Amino acid sequence: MTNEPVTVPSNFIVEAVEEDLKSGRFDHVQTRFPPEPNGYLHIGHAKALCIDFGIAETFGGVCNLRFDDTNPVKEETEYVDAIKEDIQWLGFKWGQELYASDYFDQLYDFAIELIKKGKAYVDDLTADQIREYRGTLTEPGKDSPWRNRSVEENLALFEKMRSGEFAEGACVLRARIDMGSSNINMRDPTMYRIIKTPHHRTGSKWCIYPMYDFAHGQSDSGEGVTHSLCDLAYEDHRPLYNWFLDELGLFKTRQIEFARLNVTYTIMSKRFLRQLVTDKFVSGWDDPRMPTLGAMRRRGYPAQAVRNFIDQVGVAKNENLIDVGLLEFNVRDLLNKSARRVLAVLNPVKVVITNYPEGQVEQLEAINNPEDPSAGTRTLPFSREIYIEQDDFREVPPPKYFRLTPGREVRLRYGYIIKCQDVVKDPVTGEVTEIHCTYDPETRGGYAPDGRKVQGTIHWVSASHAVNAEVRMYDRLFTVENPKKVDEDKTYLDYVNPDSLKVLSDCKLEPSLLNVTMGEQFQFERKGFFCADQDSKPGKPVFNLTVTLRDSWAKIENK
RNA sequence: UGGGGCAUGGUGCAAUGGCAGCACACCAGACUUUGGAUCUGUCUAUCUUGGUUCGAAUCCAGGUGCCCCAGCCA
Repeated sequence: MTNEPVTVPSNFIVEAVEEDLKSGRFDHVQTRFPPEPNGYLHIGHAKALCIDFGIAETFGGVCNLRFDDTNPVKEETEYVDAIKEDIQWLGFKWGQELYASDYFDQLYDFAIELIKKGKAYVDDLTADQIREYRGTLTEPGKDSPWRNRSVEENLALFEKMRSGEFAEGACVLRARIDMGSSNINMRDPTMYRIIKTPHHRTGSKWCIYPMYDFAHGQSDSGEGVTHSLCDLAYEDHRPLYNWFLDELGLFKTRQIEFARLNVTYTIMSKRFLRQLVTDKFVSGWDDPRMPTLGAMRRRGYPAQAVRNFIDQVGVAKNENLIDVGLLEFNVRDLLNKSARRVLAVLNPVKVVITNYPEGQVEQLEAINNPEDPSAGTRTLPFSREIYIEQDDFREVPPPKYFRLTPGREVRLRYGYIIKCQDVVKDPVTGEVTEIHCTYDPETRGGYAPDGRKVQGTIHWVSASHAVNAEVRMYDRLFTVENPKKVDEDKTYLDYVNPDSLKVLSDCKLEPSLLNVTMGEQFQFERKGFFCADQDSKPGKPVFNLTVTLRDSWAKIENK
């Protein structure tokens, strides 16, 4: 069954939630997925998605979608729409669609509450000064000279911040905690800063915006989130998260952190992905080589394969670097069961069957999917001139080579057994331009009535019936497993794979592929899985390589 | 030299004081009209030192290594 759900294995988060239910800390479970709409979702987000939605589902709860839109400089509605599309593609259904900006009024009131409690103050220090006063990892910070302003003065100043009387950077609102804390996040963190860029949802209503730390916990709490699941990076922020909830006397959400996903030969950093796009290393966020969900969709990865992959990766707190081969395994595993088989020659060389009658065409029956008998059969035209793969002929065969070579027989899949008699070469380059073969008329369909063994079976396409197509072959985006870890004098850009895209523009496909619909998936026999790209035009399809088939010949040959 | 977190085969995840298991990868073989798929088999691991215990991957103590934190980003 293609869409049989994989049972989600237990993990430390599931256990913690079970414990919370058993102890009575919570009597139900609610989660949220909180992306910032400043870019596209990638495979790393798929892990967070599976955890956030998975925990909710496991315990009969709801997972909300909440956009963390507290910084108008970076955020756009375009990203909101794309994120929703990607989540839906993966098959997740959120409860409410919410925004941190929904809470701006309430957050403002919370800030005033803290000012009145003497727990927040307006600081006139510049950004540079704040950094200086913050101290270092090993030295404590020191108090700002503005730290002890009166409540009245702070209230008045904060109101002026809100009403736009100050320029960006003139001052900020800070929580009054402990400049000597060993946790830097507790050294009077910024709660509000002045930003005069319009917000994608609230426009120019506000010119002060809450920081992540002042918005996230209260947003979670306000919507009744019991378990706020996030990246390990926020572990150091948990004391602050709890501090705000405690000081404000709000419902106490529990934050639990897990290790983010890393995958070999790619990067997850939004900043770096954006650079690959702007510097034209790729054609866009949905370039099939990118680790974004949009790219995977375009490349033909089934959503279920992505989810199965995430389930197999597991959830823990160890830093990890997952072999991209595991993702590819899941893609093949699903596509193998569902994709229709077709014959397609990617790098064609012409074969003339010299003893086959000129002008004759036969229709040969071919199986659509050996893994799925209900997929039925189709018909393939066969004629005197065909194309085969350049790789399937060697004038001088290496050891263990089963394919076509002078004097040897090979089977044409669903066709005839042919024997190579002669080759025609380009007199200048010496390149083989045409291969002359004879066929055995007794072997129609590929069966030898005398029972003789033929080691190789190769795919082919009748020359006069072939559909011309463009096929885009993709390889890993980077040449090293972990582009984040590079030599001192280099950057990840030095490891971009220059051969990650090869466009084959003279491919020959069987006639059934003349009209395909975008996204339709096929197995090109012996080559890999491919899907029709959005760039396809009537009569001139374009295909993306989704993933190659396993290639044990390549292994033998490279030994 | 502050604080937080993490160490199990090549890569991940389990084992919750009692035979270190699963997946992927690898290797070998069977089968095969896809050198695909399928099937079978094999190899490889508890960071280190000490302690507690009949028994430790698990508990305790020390050591080592790696990751994160000094945004008016999230």
